[in-house]
Order: sequence, then C-alpha cells, then structure tokens
Amino acid sequence: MTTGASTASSVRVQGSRPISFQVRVPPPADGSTRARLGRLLTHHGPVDTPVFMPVGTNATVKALDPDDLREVGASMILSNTYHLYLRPGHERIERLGGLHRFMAWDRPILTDSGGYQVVSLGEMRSVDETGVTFRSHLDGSLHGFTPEHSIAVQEALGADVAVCFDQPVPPHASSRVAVAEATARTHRWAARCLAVHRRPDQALFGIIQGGLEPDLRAESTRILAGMPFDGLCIGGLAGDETAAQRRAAIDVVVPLLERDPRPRYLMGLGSPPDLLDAVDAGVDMFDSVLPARIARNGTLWVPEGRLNLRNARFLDDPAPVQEGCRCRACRSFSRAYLAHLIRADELLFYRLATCHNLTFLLDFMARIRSAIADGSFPELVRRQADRRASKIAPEGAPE
RNA sequence: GGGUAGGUUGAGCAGGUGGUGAGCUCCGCUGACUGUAGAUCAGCCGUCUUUCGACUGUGGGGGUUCGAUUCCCUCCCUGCCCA
Repeated sequence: MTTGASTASSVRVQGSRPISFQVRVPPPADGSTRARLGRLLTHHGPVDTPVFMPVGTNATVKALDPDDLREVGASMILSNTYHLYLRPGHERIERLGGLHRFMAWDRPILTDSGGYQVVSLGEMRSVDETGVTFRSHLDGSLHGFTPEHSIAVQEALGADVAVCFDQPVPPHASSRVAVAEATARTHRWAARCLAVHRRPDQALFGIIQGGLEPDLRAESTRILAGMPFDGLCIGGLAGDETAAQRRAAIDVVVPLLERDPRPRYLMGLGSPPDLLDAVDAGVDMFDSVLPARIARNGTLWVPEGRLNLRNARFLDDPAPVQEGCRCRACRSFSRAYLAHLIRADELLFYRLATCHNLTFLLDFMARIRSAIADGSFPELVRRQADRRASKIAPEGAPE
C-alpha cells in the first residue's frame, strides 16, 4: 500500500473540491477576537459557521427524527463509522443507498473515523502502527481497524465529510512521550488516509493532535496544514482538560492557520461556554453528545443555568422549561409534565428533552453568528466572562 | 366455624429453628455526564449526628429465660383451602 501525501494529492483533482468553505465575515483587525463567520458548501446544501453538529452515532440523533432535527435547527450532523460498521454494516448501508437515504437526512453529514473509540472503548482495544484492534461492544468479536479501513467504511457510508483515523491520547495517562508517539502516528495515519481516499463527492478532514504540549500541538498543526485536506480538526481536547488548558491548546493551533482557507473543527466539545470560548479562539465547527445526553438524563439548559427535571420541586411547576423558548417541549408542556414523564419512564420525555437542549444550543450558536455579523461578538464574550467571574447565572451559557 | 400459610425499615423480599436483624430490589432524594459500550452511572434512602458513632426497629399484649425475631399463651390483621 502506497503512503505519502504527494501520492494522495495527485488523486485529489484540482479545481473541483467536494466542499468549499468561504469566510464571509473575517475576524476584526483590532485582534479583539478571532471569531469569524463562514459558509460551508456541500452537495447536501450550505452550512453557516460557526456550526454545532448534533451527534447521531447509530444513524440517528437519539430520540429525534429528521423532522425534529430540522425543527431544532440542525444544519449538519455527525454520525459514526465504528458503530455503523459493526451494525448494520457499512456495505448494507451502501446497498440501501447510502447514509443520507438510509436515515432520511438530506442535509450534510460528517462521519467520525472511529479513532475516538480508542479512548472510549478503554481496555477493549489495542493499538499498533498498523491500526487498532477493537473488541466489539456488541458481541465481543474482534475487529481490526486501520486508516485504510476507516476510509473505506466512510466512503461506503457516503457522508459529505469524512475524517482521518487518528489516535487520540487518553487524557490523564499522557506522558509527553505517549503524546508525542500518538501524535506522530496520527500524522502517518493521516497520510495513509489521504493516500486511499478517492470518493470525489466526499471531503476529508485531517486531525491535529499534540495533547496539551504547545510544541507538539504546533508541530502537529504545521504537518497537518501541509497536507491537502479539506478541513482541519482539533482533536484530543474533549477529555478532562480544564477550559484554560483547552483554550491554550486552541490558541496554539489557530494562529498557525491564520491564512489557511479551510474550516477548523474542534472535536467533541459542546457546552455553551465551550462554544463561545472556542469561537472566540477562531473555531468554525463543533460536535458533542453533551446536549442530547444530559437531556436524556434529565438536565435541561436554560438561560439561568441548568434544570434537573428529576428534582421534586418541578412536580407542581406549571411553567414551561424556558419561557419564550420555541422548542416543542416549551411550546406545549409544563415542567410538571416533563417531571412526570421522566418519573414514569415515558419515551416522550427523551424526545422533548433532546429537542429543548438542541434548540437551546443551536439558537445560542445562531446568536453567536449574528453577534459576529454585527460586530457585537467581543461584547458577548465579555459579558459571559463577567457573569462567570461574578458567579451570576450565565446569560445564554450554562456550564 | 375448621384448616393452613403468613404479618421484617414507603412497596416487594432475604435472613433469622435462644446469644447484638439496618441486607437486596423497587420507589424516593441528590449529583455527574463533552469526536455516545450511556433512556446511563454514582452517592444517599429508620432516628439523631458533618464524621466517628449512638439509638430504635422483626403485628399488639403477656409469659419462660441471664438474654426472645426465634420457645409458650393470647389477641389483631392478611392470603388460600374446606364447611
């Protein structure tokens, strides 16, 4: 198998990129923020950035159907290579017309590569230069995943954007040597992904690693930026790092990409303050399971913070979760009703709760975009910082 | 009326045939969750105490005994069977 970026770039036909990205409102020259407004053009329509992509691991954003997804304002979603490969199988999805058709979602999709499962599956995998050996979480069977394999699966799924198979470094157990090795391997794997990726209607993003080591982050950024990817991911920051550590890592990456025309995608982060901070740092794309997962577990975001609908105090509360919220939960139902549903283990709870949190977050993102457009974004960041400092409830930004 | 099986901390149970019953599952309360092994997980869940710990508690009453949830008597309540 041939490797190397040069081989790969010759495969990628110049001129007709599978996606295009244009920055419509660049960061202000005064350096007050790196926030920028952009538009990603794909075969399945445009995506305004900064964008948050809800996560639909098993070809579904849990509890929602495509109508719900459009209603909450999702313009692009993420799905997962590893899970769909195991079940129902990427070949089956391909036979059935590809992922978009399979899940009846006609807007853009990005597939994660399965690299993150190196972290999430913990002991159930082993890694070497060839790739990763996973133990299936479904039946314990063994599966080898290589960069080439990941790309093949992603091409079969047919998402608009595929992502390189990388090796994130598990958060705490990260000696500098371990970070350096995983990062270097991620670079070699990136080249292998490029070498085999040929689907012309699918973009491919590379993943920057480097942990929290500034020089390794910088080196990783330079190497990845030197390869003909359609976009660049910032990986390995959705673990137990502090907000300050994340910001520091992003602030190493983005300045090195200042004149790079490609979108920047921070993988795995999705709380409102995380988004605000990362947009300020110059990030264009996000994904996270957080809003949907905490919703299913009873926690809903409101401007004042979080509500845990399991709490007894909501059983008699006739107010909507959030006054004035446009989501289907708030339009029709009381906190008392939702508190009842969750106690009764009623399935409707998951749908309503997920609709609310995604609406909250996507509306927050829309507000960020309009603030960038009208120049008020730095003020938004400042207000948020003030609120945190004074420990008053954050405006649009619960933890 | 006769027989029989029972009555344990909100519910359902376990255990205990004379040597200190606070154990489980629900329910309930609180918290966590960030490229989804997650509609999951963790802590608490008799009273007092931050903790250590102390106290109370095996349907009611009585008896035997150094000591009773256990043995005896009696009453109450519940299920089932027979009349």
